[in-house]
Amino acid sequence: MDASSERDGSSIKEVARQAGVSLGTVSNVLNRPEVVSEPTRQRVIEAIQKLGYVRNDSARQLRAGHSRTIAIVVLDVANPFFTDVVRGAEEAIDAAGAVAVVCNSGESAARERRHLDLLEEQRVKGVLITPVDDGRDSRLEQLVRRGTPVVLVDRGSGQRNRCSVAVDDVLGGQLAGAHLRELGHRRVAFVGGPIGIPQVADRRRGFAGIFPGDGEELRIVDTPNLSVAAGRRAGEEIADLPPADRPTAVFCANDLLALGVLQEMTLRGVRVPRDVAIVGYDDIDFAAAAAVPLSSIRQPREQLGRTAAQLLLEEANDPAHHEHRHVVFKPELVVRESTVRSPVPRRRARHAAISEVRPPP
Amino acid sequence: MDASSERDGSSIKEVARQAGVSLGTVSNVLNRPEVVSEPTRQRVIEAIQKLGYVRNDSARQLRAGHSRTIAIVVLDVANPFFTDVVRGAEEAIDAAGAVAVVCNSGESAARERRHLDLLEEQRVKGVLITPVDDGRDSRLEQLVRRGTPVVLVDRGSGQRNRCSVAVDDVLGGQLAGAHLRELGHRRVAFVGGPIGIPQVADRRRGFAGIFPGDGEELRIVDTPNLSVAAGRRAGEEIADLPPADRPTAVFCANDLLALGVLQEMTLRGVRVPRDVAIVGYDDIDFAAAAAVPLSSIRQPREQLGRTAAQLLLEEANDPAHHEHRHVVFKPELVVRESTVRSPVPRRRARHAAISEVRPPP
DNA sequence: CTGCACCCTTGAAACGATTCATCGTTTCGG
DNA sequence: CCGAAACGATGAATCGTTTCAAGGGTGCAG
Repeated sequence: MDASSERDGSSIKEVARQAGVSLGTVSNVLNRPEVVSEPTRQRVIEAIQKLGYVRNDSARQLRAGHSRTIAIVVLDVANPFFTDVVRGAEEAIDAAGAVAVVCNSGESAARERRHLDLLEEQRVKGVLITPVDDGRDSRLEQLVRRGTPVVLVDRGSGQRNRCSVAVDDVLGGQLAGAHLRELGHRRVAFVGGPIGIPQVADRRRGFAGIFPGDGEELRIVDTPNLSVAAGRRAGEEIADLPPADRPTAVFCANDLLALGVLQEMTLRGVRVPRDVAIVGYDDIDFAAAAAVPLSSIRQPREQLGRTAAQLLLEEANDPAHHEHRHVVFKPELVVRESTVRSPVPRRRARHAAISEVRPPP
Repeated sequence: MDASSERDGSSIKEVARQAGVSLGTVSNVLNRPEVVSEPTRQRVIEAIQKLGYVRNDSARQLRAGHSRTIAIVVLDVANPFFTDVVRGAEEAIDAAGAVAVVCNSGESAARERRHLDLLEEQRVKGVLITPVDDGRDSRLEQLVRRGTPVVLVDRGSGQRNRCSVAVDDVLGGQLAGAHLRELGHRRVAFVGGPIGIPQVADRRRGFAGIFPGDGEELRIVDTPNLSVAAGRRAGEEIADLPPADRPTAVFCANDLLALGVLQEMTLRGVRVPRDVAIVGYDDIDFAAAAAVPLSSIRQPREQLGRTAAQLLLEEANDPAHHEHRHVVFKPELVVRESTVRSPVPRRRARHAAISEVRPPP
């Protein structure tokens, strides 16, 4: 309503004119208020408000050489695992006074590339990324070479030129396999894909390592991605097998797939866990709340994000003294009703299972 | 490995020198390749690759006056409702060749403000936002005044100076109320908050309008946010009531709350729906997969995002001819077992309920 | 051979904020 | 009262890109 607040931006120059001071002084008020005298500062501040001046970040960045935003590039925003990681990371980034933006690659290399291109053009302060491929990707390499701090999330890397924060996925697969084997399962399936995603490959490897013996059979059900829908399709495939060939247990590369498989089993009258046991991965909150609470491999999701962000900030704030580190967390098995029909009465069983949902202290 | 790809950015100037042409020519190769002759173009391209040149977006933006990214500001990245909206929006933004970044306000006005400040400084191409408050917020107003296209998502607005895309939340509340009333419930509760969030207020209003009569009682359980954890706390409060006073049905402002309430009920031996019926809101995918599949009010989540993005792009690409529009979708009731113990055998009931998860054609 | 298009290419002028050497005023100790 | 230091304010130079008027060739028509 104020006639003087123009539709489009006033520059620092106009503020200077309005306040009757020089360019440099306005800039000082903005960036080092302590060096300018009180009355002058007041006049400048008034002028800024009167004109509705908003700093042009492009110009500032051009001069400064880099931006203040940190990008978090995730495989899939719709996957609760990643949103929890994001929340952890945001917490740390926020605390450091920086700003986080989230980019979604949607498991598409092309989209990831477009985002990375733009992020590099924007000279972002740093990038937290779970890459679509193995992270040896030349695009990422280029970003690192230019000097942009990059931290790999949920992905170990032998790379010496960047930090990484990961969870031991091979161990996770082993935990799932050992659990099922101990329950007596000998004919099992692994559901997940594409195999190009390292997490998928590692979990499968760990799992497969547990079932090498005679009379044991491991069926691989490949999926085009890690969504509930893909899980349902995999579930169909498994449910359609003649019961004699059908695996008695399924290990899914993540909980979304597991939920999909579970839905399809229930739908087709295959009982879980009696006919088929299911183990998921990630232990997202919804896993415990499912129709049949899911056994799953828990990862420290928020901690993963927080740690990654801290490493990134450390590198960004003092590149000279920074030493790249590779943090690896250990996953843990959470047993619920999708693998073990609890021996205690159902009410109590429910109790125990559902209280699992509460975040660890 | 290439010694000439410097650690830090080479500018267009160095490319020009390397290729033996002028600044302007390099710029032309980048932006209007058709005006420069083939051999020259080749030389420039080679120089660019040799130097590993990456355009500096700040400088480009400074000149152009605005950026090419579109920001999506959501209330909560961890809420599947919003991630589905984001996916819809990204689809449209992607198709238009623009780039989307997601900012999470986490239901915090301060964080929203920080994001908006930075986005305005960055002169983004446009903003899709579900504001924390009523959207009449002066911060947003200022953004619009400056000429930045802004579309309100999941929020109607009487505002004439921007578009909005919303779902009729009052109607949604009414649908929930009518459903429960028809089932014979007379003592009911509304779970949600903070009441400052317009969606919460509208849903509650629609719901409350159905229970005004004698002998009817509406209890309001206020929550600090819309998470599963808050739902659990509300669930405790309700479960702890003496059965004679306890509402026989609960309507939650979103599905996360409903899942929390459901978990707490099960945990405390309150049977759903026999002792307490529950209706959620949003119909996120996980609602159908819950221990007791949730009745919910479905919103066209991806369509909401897609439509919002289209309106934004329309305005951004041709501000002169753009007329602001307010699109309002209608929600619909999805009935599942959390309100109606299905009369058909359980196996079949499950079947019907769970197939609800499939996306509408 | 001249004049005229036409095509490329050129270089200088923005864009807006920050920095920094410099300059003019005060202040204060001696 | 002098000189030096302290303090504030100044404005030109700079960041890297895009744009655009102007210039230099080349080929073609007259």
